[in-house]
Amino acid sequence: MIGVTVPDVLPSRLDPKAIEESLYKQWSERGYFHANAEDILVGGKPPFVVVIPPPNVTAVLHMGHGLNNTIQDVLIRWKRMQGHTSLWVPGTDHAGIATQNVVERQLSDQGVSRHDLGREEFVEKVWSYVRKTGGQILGQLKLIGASCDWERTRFTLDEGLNHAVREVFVRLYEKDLIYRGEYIINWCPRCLTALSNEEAEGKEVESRIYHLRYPLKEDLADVAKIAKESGANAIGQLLDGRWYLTVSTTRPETMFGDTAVAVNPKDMRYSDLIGGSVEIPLAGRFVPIIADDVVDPEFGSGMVKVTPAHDHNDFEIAQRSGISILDVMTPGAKMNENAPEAFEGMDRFEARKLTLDLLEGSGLCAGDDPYTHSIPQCYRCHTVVEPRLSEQWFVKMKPLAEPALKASRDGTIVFTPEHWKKVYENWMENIRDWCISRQLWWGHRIPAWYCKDCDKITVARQDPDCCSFCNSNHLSQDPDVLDTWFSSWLWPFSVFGWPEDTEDLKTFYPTHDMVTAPEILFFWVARMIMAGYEFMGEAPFSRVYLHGTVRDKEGRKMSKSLGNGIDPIEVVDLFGADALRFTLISSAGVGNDIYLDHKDLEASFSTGRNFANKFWNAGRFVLMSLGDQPVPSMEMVKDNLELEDRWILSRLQRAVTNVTDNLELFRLHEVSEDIYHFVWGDFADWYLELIKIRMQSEPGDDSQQAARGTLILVMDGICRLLHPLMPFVTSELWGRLPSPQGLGRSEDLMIAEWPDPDEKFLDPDAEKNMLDFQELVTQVRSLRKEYGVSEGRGVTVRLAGLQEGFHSMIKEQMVALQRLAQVDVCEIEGAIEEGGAGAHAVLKNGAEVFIPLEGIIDVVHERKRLQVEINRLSEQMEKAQKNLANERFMQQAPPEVVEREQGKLKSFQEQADKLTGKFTSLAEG
RNA sequence: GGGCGGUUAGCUCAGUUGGUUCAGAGCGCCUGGUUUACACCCAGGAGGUCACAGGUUCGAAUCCUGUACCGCCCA
Repeated sequence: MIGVTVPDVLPSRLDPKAIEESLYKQWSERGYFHANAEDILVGGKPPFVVVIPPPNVTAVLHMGHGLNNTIQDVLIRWKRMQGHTSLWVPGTDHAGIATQNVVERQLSDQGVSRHDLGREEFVEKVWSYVRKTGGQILGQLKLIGASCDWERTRFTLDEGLNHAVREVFVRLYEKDLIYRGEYIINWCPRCLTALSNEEAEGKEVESRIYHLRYPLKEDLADVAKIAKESGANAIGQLLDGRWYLTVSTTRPETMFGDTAVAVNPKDMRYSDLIGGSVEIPLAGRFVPIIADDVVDPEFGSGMVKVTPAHDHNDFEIAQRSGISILDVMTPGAKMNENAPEAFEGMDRFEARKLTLDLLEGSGLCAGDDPYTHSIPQCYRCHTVVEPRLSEQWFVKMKPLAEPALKASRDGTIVFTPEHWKKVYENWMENIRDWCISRQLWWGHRIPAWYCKDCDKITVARQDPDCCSFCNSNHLSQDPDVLDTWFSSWLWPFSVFGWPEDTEDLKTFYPTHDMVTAPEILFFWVARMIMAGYEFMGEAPFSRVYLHGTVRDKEGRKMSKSLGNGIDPIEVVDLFGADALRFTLISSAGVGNDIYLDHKDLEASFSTGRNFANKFWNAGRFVLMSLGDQPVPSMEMVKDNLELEDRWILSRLQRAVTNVTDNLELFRLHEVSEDIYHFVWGDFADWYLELIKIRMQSEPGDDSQQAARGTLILVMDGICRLLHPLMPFVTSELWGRLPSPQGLGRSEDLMIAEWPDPDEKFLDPDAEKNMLDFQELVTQVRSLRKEYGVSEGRGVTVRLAGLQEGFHSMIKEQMVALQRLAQVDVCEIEGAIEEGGAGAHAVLKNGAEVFIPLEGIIDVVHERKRLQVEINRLSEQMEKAQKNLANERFMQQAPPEVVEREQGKLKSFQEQADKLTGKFTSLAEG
């Protein structure tokens, strides 16, 4: 750099665009992202492995991904620097419904349906769409600095994973853990497929509950009359003399599927009606009145209509009581031929209106009430889910849940934040079977074949030519595909080649940390744990970190439909990846949601941008200070260190300890805070300011050399500590940093060694002295401000009552004090005259500070100021006195607490006395 | 209905084992500033009954109980 100055090379504002792309390319070319199994197998440190929560192959990066992947990258980069072979496996998920929907929409723009194309051609269309646009999100991850092993990129529908899925299906089927049956499931009438319970998301809706009158069969008239008289007010008499009972429902249109009316067997009001029949109006059918424990006597009239084909609870009632099941809707949720003719072909919501109209017309509607309840919606298209009777494939979950539950209970798997443990266990304890078949074309085809001759099912690893029971070759494969999560639950081992017993699998399974959002705790995390135990005999990871959700300023989740999202790539473009990463990490307290303003990106990301720039400029200053002369090693200068050198080295050790400890605990927000304060506060505000004078001295001066040796050591440490959070700016500066004389270093910061705290640099004395010095500087600055002494103007400072150590320290730091607090003269010998016109203060260590301000000082103001300070101290004294006067405190509190309290009291007393002295002398003066 | 959380400065939050001059940080706000790294900066300042009520304790923002309000998940 001879002849070229730092400002010529490095602009005063960090330009992320100028550095990010080439750095990423360099890391990639040097192969730092790739992990080899052999490195471990030949005796390396234990690996550190994370598998990415695979985003949808059609997805584009949103802020949630930004946060999720930044966290993973921070952990991976940190562990890599610690010397672990660190592997972060990237990939995407085929997202059955979502992807199929996208392609279907495109086709429908051309007026074509998937059925026009036929299955094979349609699937080919989806593949070509995925090949063309899919995986875009992985490219975007590179822009935010993600250090994934791209050579291992996987897709949940690639050949290897397909193999794994099929193996799993067959194994579970052979163990009777997969079965096929006709049950009531969640059905999306728009997507025309079954959904799992997790995919039917409940949404609170304010709707109405309707009270319907079902006429009783004539032979119940007497019973009804008695019941009515004894207070059963759900029973009444119509104008035509018929008796009726009242049932309450939010879905009147389903009455055509009613096959019973149920009451609680303990509900005495209606017990005589049990066994009788009631008429379904408009349908003209009679159904029985039955008893079932599940009916809540307190709910509505205490009588409920039972619609087994269209309600989960009612289906269970039917299973218990054996009543018939009547499906009254088409797959598209239109009324079918089992409904009265006038309704056939009518949409369910229209049918609801018509039903109510007709019932009202015949006096069979007893009114309605407002009612808030949760209505399940399709998680992909938000269509109201229709519970539907249908033949589907299920996984029996209870046996799989057992080890997964145990793993949480015994701490094999630890959740952060902790409370998710309970949520997880609660779900596991109440686990229900998993509906895994989907009526889609895009996905893993179910490996089951039906024999036309013997009706048996052949489930096989290889596509069979003939029925394994009767050898017939009249086989047809199940047309359905598997739930996408049925492939993603295998992710932590399928990516390593399972079911083959590969080197990778042996080396990298189990993985370590799983970082994801709580939304998919059940969908994915819980199921991965079950699969891990079932197929690998071991948990897939040991720690689960569930981070918060990114929201807008109003607290709404960012979403495409609300238009309140922030594009992370736009943020990278504007402010750089480091700014994005740092802002996200520092906004995300453990498990907390993040609030960002999508209308003001600058305000949202200034934290990261400003910090990156601050660090950049600190780096420029360091480079300028070091210049092109050789930089001494610490060994060479260790005897010439000044107070601030010893202080910053000691502070660095504390930063190293704090950062590392907080990384261990997923406390990334605190990691960012630790570094922020160390860099901006200790390093830039104090250390760099303090060494400026020394840097201007004669080259070769011992003190200057000591500063240079310290500077490079600290800067190097900061680069390392900060690298996981802000990989680009740290690498750029570190790459320009010279090596201290005689010392080598690694070829890149990304693989440089993570610092360990070095005890020999811990220096409590230096920290204490520096703290005193900082207090003095701050106090002088504050007093100057108080009396409006302009920045350019120097003042005289008189100090008195200095303890020995403080006295000698101030003597040494005289120049620094003069510079930092703009002091012309500082007198430390002698006393401070009573009643002098000036500003007074007392430091915590008892030293008196006086700034003569003849002509400027306002005595009234000064007295008021002192009074406030004296009052504050008195309050503190009172507290301490109270404690010390308490016998039980003296006896029971630990000695060091008592001691501390005594020390406090003494110090307060001393300060207060001195200030009171000033106060009085001012009054007299 | 069942479960899990939350309530600390104008905003967003930290406060780990109950005790450090414990009531903190960032942002925002106010005042001043062309100090040769940085105005994406520097210096100073104002601002809180730690939701409420009890309890445990020598000592509570922190532990316990209850209340109010808010949120999330499951049925």
